[in-house]
Amino acid sequence: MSKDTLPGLTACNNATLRRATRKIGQYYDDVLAPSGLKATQQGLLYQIHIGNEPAMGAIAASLIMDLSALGHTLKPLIRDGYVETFADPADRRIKRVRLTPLGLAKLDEAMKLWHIAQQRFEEVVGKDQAATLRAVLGDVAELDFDLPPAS
Amino acid sequence: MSKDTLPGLTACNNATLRRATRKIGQYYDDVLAPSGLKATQQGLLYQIHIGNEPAMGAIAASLIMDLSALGHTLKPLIRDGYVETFADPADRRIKRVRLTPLGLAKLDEAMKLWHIAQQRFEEVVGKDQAATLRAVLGDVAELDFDLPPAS
DNA sequence: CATCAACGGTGGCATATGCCACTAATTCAA
DNA sequence: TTGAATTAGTGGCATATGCCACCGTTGATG
Repeated sequence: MSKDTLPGLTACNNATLRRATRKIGQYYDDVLAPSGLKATQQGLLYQIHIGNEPAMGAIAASLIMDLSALGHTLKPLIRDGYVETFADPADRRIKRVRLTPLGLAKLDEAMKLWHIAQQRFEEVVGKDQAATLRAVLGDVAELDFDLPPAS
Repeated sequence: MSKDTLPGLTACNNATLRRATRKIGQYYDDVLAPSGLKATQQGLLYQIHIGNEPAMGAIAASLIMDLSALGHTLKPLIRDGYVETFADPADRRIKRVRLTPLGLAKLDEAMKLWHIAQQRFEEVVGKDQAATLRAVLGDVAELDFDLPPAS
């Protein structure tokens, strides 16, 4: 096969996913920009909000995110006063997270913008298509890609 | 709606996409690890390879990636001797990129691992499902989400 | 109780990605 | 031809994300 006819990145599941994530991420970020939050931050605040003062590990697991990455991502939100943490009294290894009143207000503000982004996304992509996409991505995220058992 | 019954992040197209990207990215990264390349780097080397000494802007456009982000991402690959750049003689604003022989060899090595990752992915997800996913993501990445014309 | 393994997070380092201000090269218009 | 507008990249700064080494807390065990 000549170099000129090699397929683009469309064949790679991961590359296609990243490309789409950059595109959609920019779109959601743009719409959320007036709130001063990135889409990732809005999502994180939301995740904290719907949890019951969740532990860091629980948040990381929900988001399929590395625990230390979560710690890093949380720092600007703590610095800006949207989020606060406290040790679990029953197990001081565990650090729980909650929104501050300021954080809750900021989340409300961001959610209004999120609804706009989400609605326009559904219009452009199509409601069914979007639902299918979320369903497939949700499924894929739950799968187990572990290497074949070394046994 | 009580806080306890709020939907998870499954409703947000962007959050679902990011979650899946983290998961799949880790999987592809794991499989590619023996080559010393991240999946993003392998994808970038491949994109450079299939281009005809592409300009930075052309690569960035193909990958729907910010031009400066591409510049940053390229640095480790240049540092490690996989890639080199040169000014377009006809327009010295344009910087073109090509693989070094070392880079080509590394890409070959990585592609072998990529095939393994890709094949296992298709097995676990299902060939049709994977193809559908790529098709939908490809479509979505091409869409225009611009804000309604200010006119 | 003393010890040691397991758990939960932190900090440092590295890549991934984006925005903005700025520079150099080119193009275009007066 | 010369100065304005455009184009292509760079560098700095900030967030996003992951890995690894390390540390304090807990829990299990002799």
